[in-house]
Amino acid sequence: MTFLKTFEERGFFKQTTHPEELKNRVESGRICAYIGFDPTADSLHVGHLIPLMGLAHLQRSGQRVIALMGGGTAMIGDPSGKTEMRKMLTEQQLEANVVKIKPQMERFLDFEGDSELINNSEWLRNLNYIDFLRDIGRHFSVNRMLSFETYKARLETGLSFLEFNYQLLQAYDFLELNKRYDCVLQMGGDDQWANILAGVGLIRRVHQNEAFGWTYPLLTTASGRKMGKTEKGAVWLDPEKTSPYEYYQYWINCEDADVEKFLTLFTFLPMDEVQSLGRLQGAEIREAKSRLALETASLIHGKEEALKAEKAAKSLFGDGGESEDIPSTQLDAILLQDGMGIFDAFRKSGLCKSNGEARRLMNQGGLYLNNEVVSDPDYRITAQDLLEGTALLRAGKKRYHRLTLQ
RNA sequence: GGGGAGAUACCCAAGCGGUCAACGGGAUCAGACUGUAAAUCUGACGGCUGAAGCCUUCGAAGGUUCGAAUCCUUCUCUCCCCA
Repeated sequence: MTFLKTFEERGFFKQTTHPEELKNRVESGRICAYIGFDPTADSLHVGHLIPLMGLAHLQRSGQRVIALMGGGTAMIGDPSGKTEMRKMLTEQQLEANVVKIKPQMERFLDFEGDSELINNSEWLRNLNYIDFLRDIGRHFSVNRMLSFETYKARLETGLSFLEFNYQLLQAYDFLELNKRYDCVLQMGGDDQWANILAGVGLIRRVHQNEAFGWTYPLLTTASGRKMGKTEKGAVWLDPEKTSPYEYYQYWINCEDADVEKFLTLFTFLPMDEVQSLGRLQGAEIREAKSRLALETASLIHGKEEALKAEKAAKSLFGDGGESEDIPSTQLDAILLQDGMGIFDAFRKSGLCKSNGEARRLMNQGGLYLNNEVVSDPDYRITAQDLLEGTALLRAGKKRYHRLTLQ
């Protein structure tokens, strides 16, 4: 089965430049394709999963893939679809980010063969301005660039010349990859459409080569929220930033209407299995959700961590039972000798940001110790509250934290 | 370079000398309903507090006043129009 079929079947498709020619090209032999990732943070997040899965499907179907780290482009910052300029990152930060992101990529892609992980700073950093303008800049029409939808918001609020150049650099990346690796396909989220088109056009003008662009849909949840956001912010792939437990929770808490779509896009489960999970109704949908959570967590954190997260979830939300794997904080036994204020405990655990917030939680009846509502603001946790060495704090219905003795 | 508009809490956005910790909306949190779902309803939503109260906040620094987010001065930044 070609990856085109897979993409179509699994929803990795929003638009493409010239579908017929691409199909012919794919059928006539192996191709090389790439996606760029700007290292704007020290970890990838859930928003990067679709492109990662896309590349992975491509590689599994036998194509050569290139994951391009935008060490050079991230110095500029892509204004596409953004309402304001990002804060500038130093070269050192970007380098450090690349180092941390690399192993995350390796969970999806195999760079042992001829597939590559490259950094575009390799060719962007030493560009000569005048040469670049004369060789590349002359192929770009400002009129046309301004007409793109992606800049619309920025034309209202302001777009610096720096950012306006981003598209040229991304187009130049594609040109360079085309030249070096005969890379003929660039993919990306649909917000990248204009940038991708620019690259395709540039390759045609400069080398008279045919190149293709392909975009993935930009996901929102069924009720319209942004994918990959929680109250705490982005859901990261780095376990230090988003623990496997939280990661698992993110997926198991998805909306009913999203389960099948998420299984399709974010797991490698065969489609017939996805569909049978998708047929579940009512409370049974939870089975599909737990499968989704287990699969996605396994991909990022490994099977073992995923199973731990599942076990923790079962012990908290299922038939009780104990688990070591609930997020926890260790306490010095001395702290409990005179008892620890209940609000302090909630603050230390990170469940509440301030005493006021903890008090509010209590007033609203959402503050629990060992699954009992606590309503006394002066309550002090002592050793007697520890059951087998742990006290279970709970804020609201589903935020848990354990206190354990050191 | 010239002219104009603006900067308010997580975001948007009122307020334009006292009744302002600051209308309203969104986000968020809690409760009810459920299935760790969505939708809906109710409540909360700067910090310290049982509360009264106190403290910090309306771009920054000064000033006027019994009293300022609101008036004045200087500064910083943003946007728009013209060159």
